[in-house]
Amino acid sequence: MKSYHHGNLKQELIDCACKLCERDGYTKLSIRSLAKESGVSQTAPYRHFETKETLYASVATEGFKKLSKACHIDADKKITKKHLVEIGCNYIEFGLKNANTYDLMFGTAVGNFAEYPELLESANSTYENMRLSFSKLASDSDEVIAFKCITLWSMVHGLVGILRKVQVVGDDFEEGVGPISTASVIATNLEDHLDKVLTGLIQN
Amino acid sequence: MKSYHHGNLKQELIDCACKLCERDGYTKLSIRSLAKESGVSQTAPYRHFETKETLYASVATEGFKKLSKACHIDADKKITKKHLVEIGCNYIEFGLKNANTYDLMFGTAVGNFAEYPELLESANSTYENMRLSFSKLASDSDEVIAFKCITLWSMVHGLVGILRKVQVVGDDFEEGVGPISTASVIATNLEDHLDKVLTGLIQN
DNA sequence: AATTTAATGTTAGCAGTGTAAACATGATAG
DNA sequence: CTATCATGTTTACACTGCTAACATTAAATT
Repeated sequence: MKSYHHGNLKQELIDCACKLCERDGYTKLSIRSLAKESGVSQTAPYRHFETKETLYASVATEGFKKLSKACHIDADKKITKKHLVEIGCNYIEFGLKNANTYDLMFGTAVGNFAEYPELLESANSTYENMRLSFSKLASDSDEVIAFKCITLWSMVHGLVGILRKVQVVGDDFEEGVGPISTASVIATNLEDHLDKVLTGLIQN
Repeated sequence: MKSYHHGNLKQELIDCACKLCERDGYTKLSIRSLAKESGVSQTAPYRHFETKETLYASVATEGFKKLSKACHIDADKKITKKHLVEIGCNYIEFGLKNANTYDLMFGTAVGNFAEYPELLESANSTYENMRLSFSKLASDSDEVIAFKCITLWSMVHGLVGILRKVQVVGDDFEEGVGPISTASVIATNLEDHLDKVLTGLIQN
C-alpha cells in the first residue's frame, strides 16, 4: 500500500518535469498532469513550488548544470583556440539536442533569475566556466576576456536560434542561396565555422 | 447602434493583438480578452483565426514586415561595410525594442512557418533583403553571400538574446568582469562591436 | 427582385488550466 | 506522549482554447 506522504515528491516532480519539458516543450507542461504522473493530488506540487514559474526555474537550473558540464574543459590543460572551438561546438550541440529545455533557459518563461538563487547560481557558473577558459587562452585584461566571452556566447547562442528556425522556414530559394541549405552547410561544418569567426575575434 | 456584423474584425483583432502582445508578451494574450476588447463575442475571432497559433502567425507576420523595413537599405546606393553595420544595429535595435514580438517571431509559439504562407513570405523576404545587401558589398558567389548572411544574422540574433538575458541574470561578479557590465559595454558600442566582427567575416 | 448561399456573428457548454483555502495525516522535536 | 509543522487532499473559483448549434446579414444566383 502507498503511504500518505510521498517521501521524495519534489525531486520526482523536477525529474518528471525535465523529461516532459524536453519531450513536449514547456508550454505543454501542466502542474496537474505532473501531479497525476507522480500519483499525487492535483495541488500537492504547490507544497514544493510556489508557482509554475518556480517549477520552470528548477527545470532551467538542471538545464544550466547540464550545459555547464557539456562546455567544461579540464582546467589543468593549457587552453588553445581549438578548445574554444570545442566549447562552442558543444554548446551548440547542447542547444540543438535539448531545444525545448534550452527555450526555457533562455526564453522569457522565467522572468527574473534573481528570484531563484539556484538558477542564478547555475547560470552564472556556466558563464564563469567559459570565462575561465578564455582567461587561459591569452593574457588579456579581465575586460577583454569578458568581452570575448560575451561575443562567443552570443555567436553560438545566435547559431542555435537560427539553425533551429531555418529548419522551419521552408526554402523557396535557388539552390545554395536559401537559408536552409546555407545553415545546413554551417551546421555540418560547425568547427570550421566557429574557427573562422573565433580567429577574427581572438587576434586583436 | 452597432450592427450585427463588425465589418473589420480581422484587422482590428490583429492590430489589437500586436499591441497587447508587445505590451504584455504573447503568453498573456487570450482570444477571449481580445474579443472583449473589440466588443465582440468570445468565439467571434474563430471565424478569422482557426486556432490561437494562426493569430500568433499574423502577429509574427507583422513583426517580420517591421523588421524588414528596419533593416532596409536603399538599393540604389553602393553598399559598404558601414551599411552592413547599420543593418546589424537596426536589427538589434528592433529586437531589443520589440522584445515580446521578437519572441513570437523567433520562438516556438508558431511551429511551422510553412503552414502560414504570409508569415513564410514575410520571413523569407526579410532574409532576402539582407542577402541582397551582402551581394552588393563584394562580388562573392551566391554560396559565400548566403554564408555571410547567415553568419551576420546569427550574430545579431545571438546578441539580442544575450543582451536581453544578461539584464536579468544579476551581476555578482567583479567590476567589469561580469556579463552585465560587459554586455552593456557592447550594447552602448554596438557599431564598433559589429564592425569588428564583420571585419573578420568579410575579409576572406 | 426574389431567393439561395456563404460569411460572419452569438450562445451554451466541455475539458483543461493555475492557484487559493480549508482540512487531514503523519513525521519529528519537546 | 504530545504538540508542531511539513506535506498531503478536497473543494472551489476564475480563466483558458475550442466545438457545436443556431442567428443574422451580405453577396451571389436565378
